[in-house]
Amino acid sequence: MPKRVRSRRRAKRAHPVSSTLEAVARAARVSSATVSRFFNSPDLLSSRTAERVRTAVQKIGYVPNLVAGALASSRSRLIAATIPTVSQSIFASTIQALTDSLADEGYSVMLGLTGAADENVQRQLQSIIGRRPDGIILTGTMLDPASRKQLRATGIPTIETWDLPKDPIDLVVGFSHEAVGSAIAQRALALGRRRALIVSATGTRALARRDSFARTMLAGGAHEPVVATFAGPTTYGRARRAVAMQLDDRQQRIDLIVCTSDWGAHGVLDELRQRGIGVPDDIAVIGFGDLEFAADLTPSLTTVKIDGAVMGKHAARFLMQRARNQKIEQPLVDIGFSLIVRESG
Amino acid sequence: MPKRVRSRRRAKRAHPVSSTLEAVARAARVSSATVSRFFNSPDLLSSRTAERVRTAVQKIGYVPNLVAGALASSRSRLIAATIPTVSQSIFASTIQALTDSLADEGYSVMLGLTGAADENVQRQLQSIIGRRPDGIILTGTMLDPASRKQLRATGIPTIETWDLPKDPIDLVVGFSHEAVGSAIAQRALALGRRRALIVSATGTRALARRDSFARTMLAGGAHEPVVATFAGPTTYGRARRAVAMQLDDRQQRIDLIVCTSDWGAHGVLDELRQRGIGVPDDIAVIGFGDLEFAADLTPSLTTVKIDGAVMGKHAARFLMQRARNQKIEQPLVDIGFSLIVRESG
DNA sequence: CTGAAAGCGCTTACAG
DNA sequence: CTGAAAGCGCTTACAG
Repeated sequence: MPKRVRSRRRAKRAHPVSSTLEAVARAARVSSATVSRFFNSPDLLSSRTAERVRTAVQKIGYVPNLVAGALASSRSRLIAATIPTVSQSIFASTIQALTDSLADEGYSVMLGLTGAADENVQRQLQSIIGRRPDGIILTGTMLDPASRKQLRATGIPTIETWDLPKDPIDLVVGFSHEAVGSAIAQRALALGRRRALIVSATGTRALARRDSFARTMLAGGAHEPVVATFAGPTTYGRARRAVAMQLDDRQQRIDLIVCTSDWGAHGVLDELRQRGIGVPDDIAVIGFGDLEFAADLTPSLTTVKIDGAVMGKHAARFLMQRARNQKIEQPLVDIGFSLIVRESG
Repeated sequence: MPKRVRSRRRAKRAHPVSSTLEAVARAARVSSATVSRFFNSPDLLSSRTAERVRTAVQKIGYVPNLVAGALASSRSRLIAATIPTVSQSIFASTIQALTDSLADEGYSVMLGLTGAADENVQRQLQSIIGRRPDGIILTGTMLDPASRKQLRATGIPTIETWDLPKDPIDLVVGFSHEAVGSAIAQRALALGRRRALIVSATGTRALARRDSFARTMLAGGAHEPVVATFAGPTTYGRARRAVAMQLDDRQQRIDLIVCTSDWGAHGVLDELRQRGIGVPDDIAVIGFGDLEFAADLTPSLTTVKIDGAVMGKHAARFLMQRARNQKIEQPLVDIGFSLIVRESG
């Protein structure tokens, strides 16, 4: 009679267990260590052994449990990325490039949507840290000092993107919004425009561009720009209505409209056209983002191009360097931007 | 002299270990089971004990390791969602709603970008299953039969969205693209339009709408629609150029342009305006999506509204029901759609 | 209400 | 090149 082993009953899995390393090992008549090596360091195995394992894996349809692997190895192969929103997001290309680059290395990306309101940053941060990701990508920067401190304390590689914070948490891949604002103003001044309206969202970075634009205009001898600011992203409709209101309201002439997004600029162009206002003759229009449609608009849109994909790739590279314990010489990358001059301004 | 305990050296963690349950337990002078209960079933604890644990957690700054928790409990609190792309994505609202709903329940969403090419579905599926998520959200459906089979075999709750597959993998939240195509055609016929151009992407669902539209038009006595199809999403620029080519090419008159996305319809409107073609008098235009700008265009855009957020919420509900082992009476939800009639058609 | 302890499915330092 | 076994940090059935 076989010895009765006391075996604890555990709750049934919510879903059927796919098989384990152990099962594959039995089928291949090797140890589970060998099966593990088959997946993680295949060149340690003789080709005969590898072949046997491969066969067993295939027969069983085994898919390694990365959760267990992460716990055992302290490497989750998970990257957490936070973006404000997925809709109409100028950050999409960064996430896309990041995801693509990392997929090749076996990493997955977990997306955290921070939303407009920053109320639940703290909770969200907990749920990110709780997953013990191998890296954290922030869009913009995390402003709450307590959160910054906690992040730094975890030691998880953290990359702030789309900005150049003065006191970085860790790594940075971004560009200067101040420089963008001032570049736009310089273009405006070169065109001889002195009466600007700037249509801006209230995000930190949009405001940085707005203020720098205004400063440079003033310094260049232009009038103080009129400002139309509203909460939330600069959408086609919001910008269009904001401009309509301004044009209805004001007696003062305007010869330039700067928008904190191409979507907004698009709405502005349509509003101006409907009012029979010539672009750029009466009013020049400059956007931000160089989105897909910018070149195809009538008139084509002068705007600022940000290479979001390049940011994503730099971020992925940083992460891989950290994963390999390589020293990072230059922990801050400024990818710059380019002013794309087209018909509208 | 203390007994020398043989302790195995393990590789150093890539990043500093945040503290463990055990450390909190020591600080609070309770067992680690109690600390675990503090987080997972707080009402099992006396308020005195809970208070002591709370203090210790705070002092230490402890954040539970969800990876270890997932392994021990077989519940990852992770939901995997796949979408073709994050840029210009009509699916964004679904993901947003899904993420928001699930965050409240402590779930995180892992995003898989499938891209246009379906080459690496298999690899992607492995990396999803490997994480042992508590649910999988597919945008559209997974076409590869082997993948469908594997998915079903895992027993992980799987939700196909944005479509109504005939032979679902598991759960479904979507609507009928055939019905959309035919509803658009009915509107066109009611307007007396008989010579349609349809600008379509090559995605499965866009094609389903396109074909159903064509069928209904024919059945209604209209001419066979002219078709302009191109790979990739229907962007402003692509649709605009496609229409420009058609209008240059053809002698035959067209009195309606149907677009598989509002972005495309937007491009079409601009192209028609530039050519001095009246909308809807000369040519009516109908889009798809009812995106943010549709109502604000000039003329405002007639289009089909899909409530992506409702889909996301249904999906979240399904997932929670499965998590609680509740029976799901109706595993397929058709959320329908609405034709929004505005000026353009 | 609380604790001791087995077990989740892997990885990897050690030893051969 | 391969295996035995400790350990990753939790959860939870059992026993009180």
